Amino acid sequence: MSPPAVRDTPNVERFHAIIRRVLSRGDENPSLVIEIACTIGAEILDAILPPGRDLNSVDLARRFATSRTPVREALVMLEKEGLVEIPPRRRPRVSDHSRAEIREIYRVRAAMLGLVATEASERASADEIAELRGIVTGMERAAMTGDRDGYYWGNVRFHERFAELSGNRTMLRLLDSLVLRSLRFRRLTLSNPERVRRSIADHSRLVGALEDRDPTLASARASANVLGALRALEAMLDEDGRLIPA
Amino acid sequence: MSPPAVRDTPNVERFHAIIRRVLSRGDENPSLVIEIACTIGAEILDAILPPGRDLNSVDLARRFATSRTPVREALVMLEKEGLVEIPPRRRPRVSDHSRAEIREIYRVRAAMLGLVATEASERASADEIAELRGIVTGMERAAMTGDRDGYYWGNVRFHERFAELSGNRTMLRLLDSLVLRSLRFRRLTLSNPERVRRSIADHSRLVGALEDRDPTLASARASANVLGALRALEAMLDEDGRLIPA
DNA sequence: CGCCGCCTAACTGTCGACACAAGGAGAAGG
DNA sequence: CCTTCTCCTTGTGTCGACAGTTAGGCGGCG
Repeated sequence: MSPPAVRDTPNVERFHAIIRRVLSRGDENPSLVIEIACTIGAEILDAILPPGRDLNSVDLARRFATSRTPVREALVMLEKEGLVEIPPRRRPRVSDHSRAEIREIYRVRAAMLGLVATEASERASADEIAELRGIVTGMERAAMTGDRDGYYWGNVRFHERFAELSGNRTMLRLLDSLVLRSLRFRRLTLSNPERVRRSIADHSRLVGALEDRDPTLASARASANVLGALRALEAMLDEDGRLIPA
Repeated sequence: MSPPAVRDTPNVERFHAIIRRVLSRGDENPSLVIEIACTIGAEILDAILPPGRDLNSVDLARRFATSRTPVREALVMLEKEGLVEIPPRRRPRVSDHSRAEIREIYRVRAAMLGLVATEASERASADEIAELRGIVTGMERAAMTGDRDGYYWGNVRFHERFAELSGNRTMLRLLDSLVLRSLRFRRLTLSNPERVRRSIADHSRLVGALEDRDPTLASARASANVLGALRALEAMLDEDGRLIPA
């Protein structure tokens, strides 16, 4: 039941698992549509399918050896999650986000994580907080040894666990949905060692506020955390959301 | 282009318009699927289709004189908006919300409206704030003359306008989605005159904070507003989210 | 040489059909 | 009289087909 070791799992598979959680809300649902959606979605997150890439249902149906019906449904699902655009009567394509949209996503996420922190600092058990502390420690270790993927997935895992602490499943679902939209970009900030150091410090302080059971402080730190990531990201993107060649 | 007078438009049509806005993100999309989804969704919100009601695609296809394919897609859309449940290999049905879920929805909404208020008190023009003030005045008038529908739709309109003020389209979309989930219940609190009076006062104070350009106060009031509505609602529902016969 | 409109190939939205699954009625048994 | 098994109806998930629409190459025209 325990997740496989970080470095043994390829990224696509990890993305696959995350999307599956978002799309099939809890129930173990080995549906063909979900499977197709997860596979395509994971490839989008992993940048195997770049923004703008054509996703016509004929090719995809051939690829998955099914008819177009399940493919279409999968694409509709991914559209709802913001990974795909389906203009009427035109070919679906991998979606793109402008810088403004990215800012919006991060701001909403900041507000919601503030609420999570408030509720978590009242509800979370000592064990759960200790687990968060452990994840942060792991992130520090990964950062020091230059293990970027380790750091990245530690970060993802931290936020997964943290969001669960609110005990609010509606919020969890919305946050997961926002995460899907931002996951493609988070990786970018990894190349900035200064940013990574600050991020780890922020995470550590957030856990500290939880340990002190201080809702106000925890909320402020959770928000500041996300907004810091946004600032780092904005410094790397032009108006269209494209990477500025440093 | 101005919306038709409140009392001339039946509720189903108004619900229809709201759902259409949520489902077809902005683009004028006269799609068959969207049309079916809006019609079914509006009937769910208007309680013509009660929670648990069978939504099998054969009957619906007959009713809309189409095949099952577009009906299925419409149901999938409504499931994403929380109005419909589609258990695998079983008949879709109108979804039900437990009291716990309702609480979750309102709490998330409260947090997000707090952010909206913060951004709105910095970005909104005087005209936009004046419009909100006008809507509140209309709500007062409706409440005094016992015009429940007038008050209800004034309330809805207030939150629509207010949410737009954040200038954050991602947030607007999420809020709309949450509104769809709560719209079925909001009506319940209308029967409590004391609650209506308090709600109007809260709305008025929120607009006051915007007029004063006080982000902190506006944020707190926007959240308190929603949480007040939640308290009123919880007093009327049992654990399963069913109405307590007063 | 570049622009515009036509023409074809390819794709989308929708349809009816089919195999398999679920649920209820009725028979068989306790 | 209630439970369990079986059969049959009804509905789901998926498929291949078809009409209508779109993209973009090709030739005609300026």
